[in-house]
Amino acid sequence: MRRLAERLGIRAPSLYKHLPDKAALEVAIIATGLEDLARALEAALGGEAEPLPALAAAYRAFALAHPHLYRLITDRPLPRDQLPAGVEDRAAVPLLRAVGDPVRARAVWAFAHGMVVLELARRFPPGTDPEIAWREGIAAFQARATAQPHEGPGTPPPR
Amino acid sequence: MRRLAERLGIRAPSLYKHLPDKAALEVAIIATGLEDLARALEAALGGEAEPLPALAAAYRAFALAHPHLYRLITDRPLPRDQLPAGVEDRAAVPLLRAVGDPVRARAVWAFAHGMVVLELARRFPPGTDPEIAWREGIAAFQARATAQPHEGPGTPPPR
DNA sequence: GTCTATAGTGGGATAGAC
DNA sequence: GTCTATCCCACTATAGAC
Repeated sequence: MRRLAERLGIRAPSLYKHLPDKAALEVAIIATGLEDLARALEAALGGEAEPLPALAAAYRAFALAHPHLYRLITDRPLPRDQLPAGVEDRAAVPLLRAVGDPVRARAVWAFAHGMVVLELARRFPPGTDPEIAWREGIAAFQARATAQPHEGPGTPPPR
Repeated sequence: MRRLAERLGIRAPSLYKHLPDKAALEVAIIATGLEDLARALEAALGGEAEPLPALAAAYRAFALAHPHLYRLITDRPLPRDQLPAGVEDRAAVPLLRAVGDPVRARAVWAFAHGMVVLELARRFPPGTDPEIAWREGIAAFQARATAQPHEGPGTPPPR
């Protein structure tokens, strides 16, 4: 809160004339962050012959470009009751479209999240290129989608 | 540090007669934690017909049983220069054995880490059963291993 | 090896004047 | 809507007596 006030050119206590508390600020940031992520994924999906690699690249780019925002969005339970309706779903739809099945979407999301979070934490061994592991994981899920197509619509979205 | 001292029945400052600082304590905890994880994975691998599901179950169980330890081990760069030689590799070997290839091992690890971390953060939507997504991801990587066996030894281990 | 006392940092948030 | 002054709290760590 103090650093935010400094950036705004006011003193920290003045923030509380605009916001009830820090939590409210976080909810607002999460909401716009999810919308930005949704837009990035929608753009990546647009008319791609290979939707999964495109989505993965967009997801990774978003996380690496906004690491703190990404952790804010993923490190804790979503404040779902205080979020605008549909934002969570909107961010999840592109991947659901790409893989067809909500369970598979959840699995792919977990892979992507794991990759991103391990890269952000610089937790891979020195000299490791995340790109190769990304390709391996995507290939595994793509092959699975070909071998076992989903049953059809009517199932709830992931996330 | 204060809570630790309380658990030990001494005052917090007395800790510093035994330890240089908090970082040294963390290194020690990470080292034994990695050893415990390695042992758990080795036990799960022992003579299993389906090594990947067994490893996944052991990995998840370890993380859920020791959430703070798990985050300490995975949330930041490993203090590799202060860790006993070989601990990181030892924890990585069971998965490498199971999937054959270090790149694939990294991808499977990212999937498992993503699943565990999203579950610990209670970040999946309410009512979601992680178990189903675990099975989906494992199946994808198992199918990939059957379709594309690795090239052979001589490549460095993952993590 | 333990203690008390304390330094120092960094947080979120309130009271009340203007 | 801004400010100053302050109050909390939590935390790591040091100084120095015993």
